[in-house]
Amino acid sequence: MKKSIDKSLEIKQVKPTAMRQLVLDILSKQDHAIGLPELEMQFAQADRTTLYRTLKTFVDKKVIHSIDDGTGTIKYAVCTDTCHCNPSELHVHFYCIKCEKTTCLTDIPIPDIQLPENYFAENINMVVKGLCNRCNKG
Amino acid sequence: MKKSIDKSLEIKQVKPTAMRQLVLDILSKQDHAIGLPELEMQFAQADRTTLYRTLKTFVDKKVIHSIDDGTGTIKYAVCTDTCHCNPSELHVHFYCIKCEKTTCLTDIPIPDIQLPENYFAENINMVVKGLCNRCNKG
DNA sequence: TAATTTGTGCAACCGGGTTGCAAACTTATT
DNA sequence: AATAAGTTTGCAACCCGGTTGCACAAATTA
Ligand SMILES: [Mn+2]
Ligand SMILES: [Mn+2]
Ligand SMILES: [Zn+2]
Ligand SMILES: [Zn+2]
Repeated sequence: MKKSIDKSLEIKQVKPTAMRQLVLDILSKQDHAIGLPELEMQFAQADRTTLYRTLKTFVDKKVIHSIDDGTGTIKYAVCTDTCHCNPSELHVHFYCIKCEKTTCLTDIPIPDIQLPENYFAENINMVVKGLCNRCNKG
Repeated sequence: MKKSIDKSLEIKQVKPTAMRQLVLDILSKQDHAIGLPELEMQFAQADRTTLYRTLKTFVDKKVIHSIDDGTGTIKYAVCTDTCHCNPSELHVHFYCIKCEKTTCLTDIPIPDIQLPENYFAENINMVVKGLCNRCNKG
């Protein structure tokens, strides 16, 4: 039986190299979105460029999606197997100013916006900044 | 009669130095949001740090608001005299992938989001990426 | 096998943002 | 007016995430 990691890569048509399996495995185990520097730290020694290009390939092939949370470091989180990253599929993201974690609010779709005449939307980024449920106590 | 620039600064309690008047004047005349590098270019010669700190002061005192449009360069646009940058006052921003201009959709408020239990929203950034009305022809 | 394509590793670079520090300027105190 | 304290500005240097060029390795194709 094939691992789910490999299945994901197969579905999205990405060749399952050792590096890619490793990176996707790490990303899959996260409870929050992580950036390149944080990913780098999860390896004893790894080349930034390779990780960078792995992430880029993953984004291109929609294995993962990128999140600009306003911290200056782009975060990444795995997509569902069926995701095509269309505007209608996108969800809201949350950045906690206390624990500094960025999370996918996968259950909260980005609301429809009525743009002015002749505007065309290709992509939408919506990030709510504040306190997450764990940090908003007391 | 006092210039409107000075009046704005007075309202937001920022001392109207020559530099600040100059910067706010430039920002006021823009039809789109600009970043530090673009602001820098509008001066024959100007120190990046001073402009940087001027922008920072303006953001702190809510003379202007910052926009993370995902390009890697933070953009800035003037606030209204009455703006306090509360989540309820925020509007949607638009980044055109063709003309590469970031604009305030001041008439489009950011829609209310029903966050999960115990989450607290302090700020919201919503950027639509696509083609603006001028570029979306033909 | 040989030729071609794809992936990886290293080094160097880019650019926006940021900090430390000293000089210039402004405001308050004597 | 003279002095002291606070604020603003300018220069230089730095930080760091991201990105590119290039050579080598690995996999794929002919
Ligand atoms: Mn997400
Ligand atoms: Mn705006
Ligand atoms: Zn938190
Ligand atoms: Zn445009």
